[in-house]
Amino acid sequence: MPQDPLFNQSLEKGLAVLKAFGTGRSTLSLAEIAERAEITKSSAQRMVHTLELLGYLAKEPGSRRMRLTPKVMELGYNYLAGDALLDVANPYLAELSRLSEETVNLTEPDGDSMVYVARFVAHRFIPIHMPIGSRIPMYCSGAGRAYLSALDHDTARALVERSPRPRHTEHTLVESREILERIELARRRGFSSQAEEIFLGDMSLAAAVVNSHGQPLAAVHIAAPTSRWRLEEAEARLAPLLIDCARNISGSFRGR
Amino acid sequence: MPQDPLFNQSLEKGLAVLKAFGTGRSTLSLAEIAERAEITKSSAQRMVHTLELLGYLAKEPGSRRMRLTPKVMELGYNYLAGDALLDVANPYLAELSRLSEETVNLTEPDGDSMVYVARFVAHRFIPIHMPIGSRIPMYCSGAGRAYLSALDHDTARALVERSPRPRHTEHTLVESREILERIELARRRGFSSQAEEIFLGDMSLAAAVVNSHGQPLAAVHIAAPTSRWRLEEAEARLAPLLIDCARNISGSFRGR
DNA sequence: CTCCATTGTATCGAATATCGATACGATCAT
DNA sequence: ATGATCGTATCGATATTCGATACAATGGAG
Repeated sequence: MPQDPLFNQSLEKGLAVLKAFGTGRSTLSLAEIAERAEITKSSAQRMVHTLELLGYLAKEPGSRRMRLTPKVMELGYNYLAGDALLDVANPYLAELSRLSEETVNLTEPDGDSMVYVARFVAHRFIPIHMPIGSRIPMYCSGAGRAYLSALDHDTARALVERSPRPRHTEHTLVESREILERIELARRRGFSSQAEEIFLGDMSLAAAVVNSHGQPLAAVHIAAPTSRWRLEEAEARLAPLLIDCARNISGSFRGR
Repeated sequence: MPQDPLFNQSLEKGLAVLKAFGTGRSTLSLAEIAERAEITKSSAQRMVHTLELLGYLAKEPGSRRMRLTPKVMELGYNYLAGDALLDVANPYLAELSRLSEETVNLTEPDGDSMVYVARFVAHRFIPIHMPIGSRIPMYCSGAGRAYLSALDHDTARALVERSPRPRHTEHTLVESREILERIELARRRGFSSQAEEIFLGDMSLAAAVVNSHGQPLAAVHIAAPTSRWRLEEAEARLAPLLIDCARNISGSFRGR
C-alpha cells in the first residue's frame, strides 16, 4: 500500500545506512547496520553493497566491518560550498577571533538545532572538539537563543516547547518559561549568553545574523572558557565586538 | 536486465541528485537536477520529493528551485566524528599553526585527491577559502606528493599516471616524470613542496602521517603565501616544524 | 496585459527491480 | 574442536518503481 506514490523507500534506507554510522562506533558490521538503520538484513546487504560500489563505504582491512570513506564528505561539502553567507562571514569571523583571542563559530539553524558551518580556533586553548557539521540544541545554547531571539515571539516559543530538552549538565535550563525569559533578555540586549549548560567549563556569547527583513539566518558565537572569564566580564568585554561582527556580516550579506 | 542483483539503482539516483548540487549553482530547478544527475524527469521528481520529505532538500522560498539544507552535513560529519586520527592530530596542528603563524591543514586521501579534514587558519591572512570536505588533486599538491612519497614507488607511479592531470596554472607540473621526481625528492627530504601549482600566490609544504608500518594515512600541510615567503626560506624555516608535527601525530596515533 | 514556452505536478498501466525469507559457508569466540 | 553468529548467494512473488504523458502553474517576451 504505497501511501505516497512519489516516495522512494530505497533511498530512505540507503541514507539510513549512512546515518547509522553517526551513532556510536565508527565501524559497523552488517548486522549492526541493519539494527541501527531499522531495516532487514537483506535490505542492509543491498544498500551496503551499493554504497560500497559507489565508494561511500569500504571494508575495514582485516575484518569485514564497514566504515565510511572520506567521499561522504562530498555530500556535506556541497552545502558549504554553495553557502553565500559563509563566504561573506569568513573574514569577519577571523577578525573577531583575532580581536577576542577566543574561538569563534558560525552556526546555522536546522530543525531544533544549530549546525556548525565555520570555526576559527583560538591559539591559546583547544576547547571541546566541535567539528564542522556538528550540532548543538537551540534551547540551551547561546547560538540557538540568539537565533530564537530574532524570530517573532510565538514562533520562538513554539520551537522551544516542541523541542526535547534534556538536561546536559546541572546548569542546563529545561523549563520553557526560563528559556523564554533568556530569549527575551537576548532580544533586548542584542546578544545571548549561556554558561556551562552544555559542557562544564564552557560559556558562550552569541548574536544573530539577520537578513534585510530582520529575520535570522545564522548566529555568531564566541566560546569563552570559564577558566579565563567570568560571565559578567565576558559580557562587558566581548559582547560589543560580537554584536559588531554579527552586524557587519548581516550588512555585507544584504549588499551581496 | 539486472546485471548486479544486489545493486540498488534508486539509491544511486538519489545520491546523484545530492551530488548534482556540487557542480555550479547552489539552487537548482527540477529540470537542472534531472540533467546534472543524468536521470529522467520522473526519477528526479521522485528523488527530490523523497529528499525533501527526509529534510535534505528544501524549496528556496519565493521560487520553486531546490537547495540543500544543513542536514546534509550530518552525512559528512559522521565521517569526521568517527575519525580517530583527527582527534589525535588536532592539538599538534594547532601548535604548528601557532608556531608557524600560518594556516595548517590535515588532508586524507580519497581516490586521486586529498580531502581537507581539519584546518587551522592563521590570524594574519585569509587565504583561499578551502572548507572542510573540499579536495585538491594529489599530483600537483604538496599534501598529495607527501602522501605519495610514503607509498612504495610503483603504487605511487600508478596513481600519478592514471590520474587526470589538468594544468591549473602556468606552474603546474603535468608530466608524470617531473612529478615522480618531486615525489622522490620528498621521499629523501621527508617533506614535499609546491609553489603556485594550484593557485597563484599560494605555496605549500607538506609531510605524511604514517601508521606503524610506515604506510601513509594522511598529510599535514602549511599554506604559505608567496607574499610572505620565498620557497627556500619557507623550506628552511617551516619544514623542520612541519616534519616534527607529522612525526608527533604518527607517534601518538600508533599508541592510541 | 496576453500569449507562449517552459517547468513543476499528478496520474497510470506495465513490468522490472526490489522485497524478505532462507539456505549455505565462512569466521570467530569459547 | 565445536557451536553460534555473521556474511554471502539465491529465489519466487509482487509491491514498487519505472518512464510516458497529460495537466496546471509560472514567468518572460512582445
